[in-house]
Amino acid sequence: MSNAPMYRALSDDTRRRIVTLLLGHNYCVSELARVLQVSESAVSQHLKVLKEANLLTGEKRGYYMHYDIDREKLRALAREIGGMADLERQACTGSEGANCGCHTSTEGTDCGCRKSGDYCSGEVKFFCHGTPGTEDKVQLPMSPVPSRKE
Amino acid sequence: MSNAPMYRALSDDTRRRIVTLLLGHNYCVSELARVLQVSESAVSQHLKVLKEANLLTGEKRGYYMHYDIDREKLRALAREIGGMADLERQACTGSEGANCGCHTSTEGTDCGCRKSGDYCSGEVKFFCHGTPGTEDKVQLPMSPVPSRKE
DNA sequence: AATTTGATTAAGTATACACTTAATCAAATT
DNA sequence: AATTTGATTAAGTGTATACTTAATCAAATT
Repeated sequence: MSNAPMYRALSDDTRRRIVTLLLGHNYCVSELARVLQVSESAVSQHLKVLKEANLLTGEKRGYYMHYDIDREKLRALAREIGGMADLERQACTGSEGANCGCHTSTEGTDCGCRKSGDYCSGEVKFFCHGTPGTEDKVQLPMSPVPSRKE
Repeated sequence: MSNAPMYRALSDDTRRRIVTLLLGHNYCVSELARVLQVSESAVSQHLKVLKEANLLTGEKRGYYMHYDIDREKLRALAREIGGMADLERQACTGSEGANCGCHTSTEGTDCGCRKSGDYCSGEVKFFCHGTPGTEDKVQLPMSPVPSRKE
């Protein structure tokens, strides 16, 4: 399970408006179209994106569609982002070797790795990275880092 | 203040990886490029997007740039999304008139507006919207709804 | 001062995306 | 059964985006 489609879904202003509107009231597609000043077709396509992100379910009732935003999915995303903010800075493990001058901008100390005098001085040609092949093992809070590309 | 640029910034997989990586360690651009398997230029451009979303600050130290993710901005976004999830369903105020058949999919009741028999039956030609010009006054938790378009 | 080098910007490209109008679908009405 | 109608899909368009390589910038080294 990845939240990537949800990030995408919420990256568009119009879709965020749709989400907000649907949280407050029921709206049929044409009503949303009128409020948002776009075509019904455009609304339909936005709703599709929201559905694919599992943020929205739809059900036909009589003439109209009734949509329902999954608030729990929104909360899950909020938690993921909050978890991201709480991700701890990782101390160098030692596998970085003598080349790591891993100090944060605030703490002003090194992490046990050798550093030569000042921050990233001439001697320190590499800094703050693991040995090749290890540094991308950093874990995301929930969704794992995918292979590549959007 | 709007968080729109932050939604955009986080909508890309590679950028979310960059954020995660920078939260754990310092990385110079070329190191990020190696880890992410893209050009340094591409990384630089991603960093620019993150900066424009105020998620990232950069400072040159000696040879290298040191980047810093603003965790508080991430938390602010998490709160906004959480607040969105908590947005309460708005009862019709009456201004919707007789045309509103505003019932949620779960509660199964109307909201005081006239409804004729069943949900959205033939008589109810419009449903769940305010009178023209009022229904888009629904408020977002933090960021106000912009004029239009992404 | 000239050179090196990490980072950014410029220019170009292929794809993704947010729309449009027109056509299609399907449930409800007549 | 034919029609109406709200919603979706098809097809097309212009813009945004995520990359590339090449050129430029600026700090640090020589």
